[in-house]
Amino acid sequence: MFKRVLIVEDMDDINKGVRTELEGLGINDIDQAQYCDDAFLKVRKAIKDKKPYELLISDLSFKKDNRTQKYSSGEALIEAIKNKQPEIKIIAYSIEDRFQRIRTLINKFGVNAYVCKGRRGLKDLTYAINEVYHNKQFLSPQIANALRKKTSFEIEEYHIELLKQLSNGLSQEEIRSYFNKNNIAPSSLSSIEKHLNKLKIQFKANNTTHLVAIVKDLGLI
Amino acid sequence: MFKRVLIVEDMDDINKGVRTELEGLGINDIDQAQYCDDAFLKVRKAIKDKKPYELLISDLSFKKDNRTQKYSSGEALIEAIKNKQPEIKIIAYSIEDRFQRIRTLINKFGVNAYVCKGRRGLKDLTYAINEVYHNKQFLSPQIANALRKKTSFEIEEYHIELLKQLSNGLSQEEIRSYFNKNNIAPSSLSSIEKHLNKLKIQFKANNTTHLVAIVKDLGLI
DNA sequence: CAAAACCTTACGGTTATCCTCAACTACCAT
DNA sequence: ATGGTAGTTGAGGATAACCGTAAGGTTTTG
Repeated sequence: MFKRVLIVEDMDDINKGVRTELEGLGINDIDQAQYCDDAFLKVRKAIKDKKPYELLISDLSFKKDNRTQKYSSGEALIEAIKNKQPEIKIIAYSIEDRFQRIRTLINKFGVNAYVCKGRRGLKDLTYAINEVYHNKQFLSPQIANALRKKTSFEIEEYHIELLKQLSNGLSQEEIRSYFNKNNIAPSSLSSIEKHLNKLKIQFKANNTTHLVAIVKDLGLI
Repeated sequence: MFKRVLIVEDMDDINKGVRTELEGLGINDIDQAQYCDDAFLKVRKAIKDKKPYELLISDLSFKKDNRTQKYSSGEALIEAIKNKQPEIKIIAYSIEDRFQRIRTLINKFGVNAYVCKGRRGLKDLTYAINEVYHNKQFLSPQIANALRKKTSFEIEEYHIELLKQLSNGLSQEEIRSYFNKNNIAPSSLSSIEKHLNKLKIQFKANNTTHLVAIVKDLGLI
């Protein structure tokens, strides 16, 4: 079994829960970090001390606070660590349910497992650790299915941005000029309308207000 | 210090973290539940067995799954438990940051403490347990300030209903006919427009979409 | 009781959005 | 090159939302 593990997670309660669980598995050399930047420094130091981590368990989203961070998300951290120590095993452990992000996580960064937080998050995590230790991949069931079928509508950064600006009260015309100014393409009123329409169909929304209400409930924005 | 505590929290990792923390405080008689309905049954049984819980630590939001629940939120659970056992101490422990909901939680249900999950969630929780044990109230700092200044504007049932229907995707015309059918007055298009306008001014919203986004963030609907 | 204040309702003009059609571009495969 | 497909852009008319005004009603108040 793994001996040396780093847990990166901003919430201290989850951090403690995961640590306790790992200790129950007989893993005793555990380090923890609540900020991505701290985590990266620990990884670098561990390599320098010739005691590199074998496994990284990391959350994806981190609450921002007064400490400014170089790496503000799990993705950024994972990318940096993979560059520094390519052979390290990585388990993403997050509540994130945006397929697009998870897909890139696995394809681009070569993450070994993705575990959804939830009622049985710790159980899945335990299972994932075993699988990853035996060089297997693990995906929590609720996303494994969804990832297989490609039918899932690809919500891109563009759509998120569009929805965000709508929820900020901008009119379509204001969004057009905002996109223009920030070099976000496509920026024509017509295209914005069209993408908006796609989103409305996708989420079965009657109108823009309804759409924003729905995606807010889904936690997309 | 409290001896007998019930933790209600759907995510197993947090559940474990909180339990470990409480054990560190010397509390050993700890029960846990991942569903609100289970929690209520445990409370009832504890009373029957003449070993009632002294403290309830409960989350507010619970992921829905295949198990249908009578109590689907922390609020519903807390209300039911308070009716059953009025003297029990209650700490709400949640990521919830909607002031309106927290306000009703404290004023209506008499919750003893509200602790925000986060980087220092467990530390705040520990502190809250001590305060509550000494019959004091505790609110996590990030909400304590915000709660003090109260919103003067009287939001009535009518406005809530209006906002709800908007977030359900109804047009103003559809809302008019809905109000008509359900004997909600005033129901004319003109009045609906007017009240909507008031709300937009009150919440500094640019348009209806913006308004719904804002009140959803506030937890008003 | 009547003036004042407030609310509801109706109407018309303006603006924003919704919707369809059509032209244009980029990319891919035959 | 040719044709197919998909995405962007533009223009128009239809619909809904927005805004001010004014008439008629109810409640409050002197």
